[in-house]
Amino acid sequence: MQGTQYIDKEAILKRAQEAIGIPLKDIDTTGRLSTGKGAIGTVIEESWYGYTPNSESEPDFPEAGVELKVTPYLRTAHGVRAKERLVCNIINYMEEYKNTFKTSAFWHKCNTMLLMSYEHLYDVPKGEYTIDAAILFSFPEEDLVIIENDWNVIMNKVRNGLAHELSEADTLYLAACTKGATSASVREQPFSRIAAKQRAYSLKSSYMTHILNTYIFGTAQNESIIKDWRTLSGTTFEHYLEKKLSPFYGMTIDQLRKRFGVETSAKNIVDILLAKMLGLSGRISQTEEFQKAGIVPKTVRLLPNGYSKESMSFPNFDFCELCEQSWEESDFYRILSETKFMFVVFQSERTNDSMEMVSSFSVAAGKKQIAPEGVTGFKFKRIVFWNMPAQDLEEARRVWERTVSTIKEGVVLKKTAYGMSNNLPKQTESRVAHVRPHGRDSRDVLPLPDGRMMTKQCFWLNGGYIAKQVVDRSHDAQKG
DNA sequence: GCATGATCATGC
DNA sequence: GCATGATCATGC
Repeated sequence: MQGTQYIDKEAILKRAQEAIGIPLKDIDTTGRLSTGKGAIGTVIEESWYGYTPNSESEPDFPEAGVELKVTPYLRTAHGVRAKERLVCNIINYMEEYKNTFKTSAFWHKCNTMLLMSYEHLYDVPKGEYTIDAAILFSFPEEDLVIIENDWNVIMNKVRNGLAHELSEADTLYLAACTKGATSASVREQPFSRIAAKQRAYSLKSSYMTHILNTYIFGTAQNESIIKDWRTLSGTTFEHYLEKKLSPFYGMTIDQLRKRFGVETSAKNIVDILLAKMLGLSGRISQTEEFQKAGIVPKTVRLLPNGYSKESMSFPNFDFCELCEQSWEESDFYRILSETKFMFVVFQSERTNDSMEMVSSFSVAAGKKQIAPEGVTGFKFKRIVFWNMPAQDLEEARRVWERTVSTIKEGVVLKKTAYGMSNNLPKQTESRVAHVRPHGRDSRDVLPLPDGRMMTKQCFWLNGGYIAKQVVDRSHDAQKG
């Protein structure tokens, strides 16, 4: 009975487009809408196409080879963006590793998708929602080379008995996201006795946002780093970037500035130089590939002793909001578990670039010029793609939990000679992360749950931790 | 010499 | 005007 009227792509798409603008309550013939999550997709399957929802390995319309996906988006001040990742089929660790990408369960089920988009509106009943657009989507070649590599990254972890260490941030567009009733949902893996979290293939929300803005609600054209997808055959995006940038390794900021005729000494000098080195007219973070993968570039400066000069900050948190969230729904967890970082590493090799010399120099030079003397002696060492290993994510969780419990119990604030001290997690308490102020100045405050005001704070990754990650990842790269 | 608190500066 | 990335500067 399943999808019998809809055996070709045209008929399926035509039917989808007929749904545009109809309130869901008028589509829903079974009263399913009042049930829980995922219901909207089910309503379309059941009431609009008249087939029984299935979660099997075949696409929803097997004859046509089309998988139906009903997916929410948000309208923000910056335009349309995907509300969430697009979750596909659950990964069967025990079987999938035997395949190639083209014989995989993912490709079999999801190579062609019918995407139906609706706007998620807070405080509006689901019955009032409407489908706003419907398209048939097949992956373009330039995305497929990256997605195929993503699939290989995921499967190689399974083949190495590391399914329990999978992370959504391991990959660029196609990811392995957790899926299950609870975070305790686990399943067996073929090459290790350790139970692994149940995960499903998913397209990252950054990738879905790009699809929305390119194929569904517009024709966004971001500058591409890769001009021809064939460039990536036999290599990866990460290696390609390294190869493009490696000719500049060893050069100081000053040398790079002269080389490209860059006059400015602004704090974003590294961003400007990175664009020059790659021949981009805009910023690297705005390129199509970085946007789709949600890659975040970060500058890391290592001192001669190998330490990172600075810790790495994250967005401020709202004290009250923080106390109402679970770890899994917290911003800190989401950033750490989903983000691929590109560390742009600079190293000082001269002993007189040590902290106190830099400080005294900047005092001597006058407080106005900040960036130039701070970075001049640093040489471009390399780029490192990094995402937080599963083990360290657990440590970040401990820091987060201690932060929440301290705020709930009431932060102890003490006035000191230099500023206001507090008892939130210090850098010395964890090898991974700590909490520190991050506002415009000390008067930039937010309320605590008990009503007192406190300087805006955020989570930081320890400078020492960052430095160690850079070194470890470099060794991995040499081995691999 | 490092940790902690504070602040600057750019982009949106 | 604010969020965010980057960096300064004092005190222990």
